[in-house]
Amino acid sequence: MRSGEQFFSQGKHRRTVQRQLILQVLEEAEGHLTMEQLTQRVQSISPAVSLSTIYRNVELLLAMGLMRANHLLGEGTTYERADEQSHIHLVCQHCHHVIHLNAKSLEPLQASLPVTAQFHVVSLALTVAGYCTPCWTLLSAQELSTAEKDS
Amino acid sequence: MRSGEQFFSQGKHRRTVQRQLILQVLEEAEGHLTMEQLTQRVQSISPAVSLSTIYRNVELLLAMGLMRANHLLGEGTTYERADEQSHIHLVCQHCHHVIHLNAKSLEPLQASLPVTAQFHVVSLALTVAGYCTPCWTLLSAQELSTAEKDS
DNA sequence: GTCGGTGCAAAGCCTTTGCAAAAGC
DNA sequence: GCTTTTGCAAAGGCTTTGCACCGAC
Repeated sequence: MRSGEQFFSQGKHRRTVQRQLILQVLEEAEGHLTMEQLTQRVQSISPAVSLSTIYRNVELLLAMGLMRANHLLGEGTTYERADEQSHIHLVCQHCHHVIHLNAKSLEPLQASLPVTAQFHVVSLALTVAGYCTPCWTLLSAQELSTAEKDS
Repeated sequence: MRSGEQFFSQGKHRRTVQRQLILQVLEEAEGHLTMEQLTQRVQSISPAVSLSTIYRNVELLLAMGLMRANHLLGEGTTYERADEQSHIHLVCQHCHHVIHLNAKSLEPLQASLPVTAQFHVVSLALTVAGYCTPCWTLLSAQELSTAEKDS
């Protein structure tokens, strides 16, 4: 993916090393980054980049649609490069592990969305809440005992 | 929906008026609430509820899975009652209007998820990014002109 | 009666803002 | 050269924490 050149070339905002660095860090990151992680990685490459610059540009890049903020279960706010591709996050409600999937499987869903006529769909983000197999096995026994009290 | 009675009756946490009030406010809210809105509504019913209590209980209820934090496009963190039902948010990238859909249409998708065997799925949350019809119409002309420069 | 929860107020920390210098165009 | 952006540091505001009292069980 191009690092936002086409956006910066529109004349609205200037291309700076700091902005490119943020996008680069996000693209190189496999998963989501917290603000702290993002800052850490940016400054490990270029220590002179100030916190305020990062905050300002995160806000800008979010507004430009070049990155996306997420709030997955059990975590604070995290950021990722928004490539306008659909994607799936599987989040375990117990151990909070996140599995990323590229979402070819969402394409048929996109076509079948009941609202397509009233809404121009750009991308889908599917968050699947549940339990990974280890946690699910672990929790089953506990849930049995609470179910008794509950009914 | 039950206001979490079954969770509080498990002995881990006590049922207090403040906690029930938070859940009640979230259930009565149609959409998502920011922390500020949540506080406002809780305190409009019971002004004596302190901010710190609300913060503490939001954290608790998130951990208990009784409510959920979201980070939709162009908005800060918002909260909603987590009912473990699948749902769809349609978010306009331009005007940031959010359309909620109840997600019967996600049920077939849930069954067909390629990972079901490795993951016990509880619920799906689909966020659809795009443009509502008015904004899409408005923006089409602008995008034409930028596409020329861009290619 | 015991233990957890609440309210208040103060402390803390993340985030934002102002301004002069630097960089992009 | 003009305008935007950055870095620094200070201001600001949202969140968290400590403690004594209150409430749930």
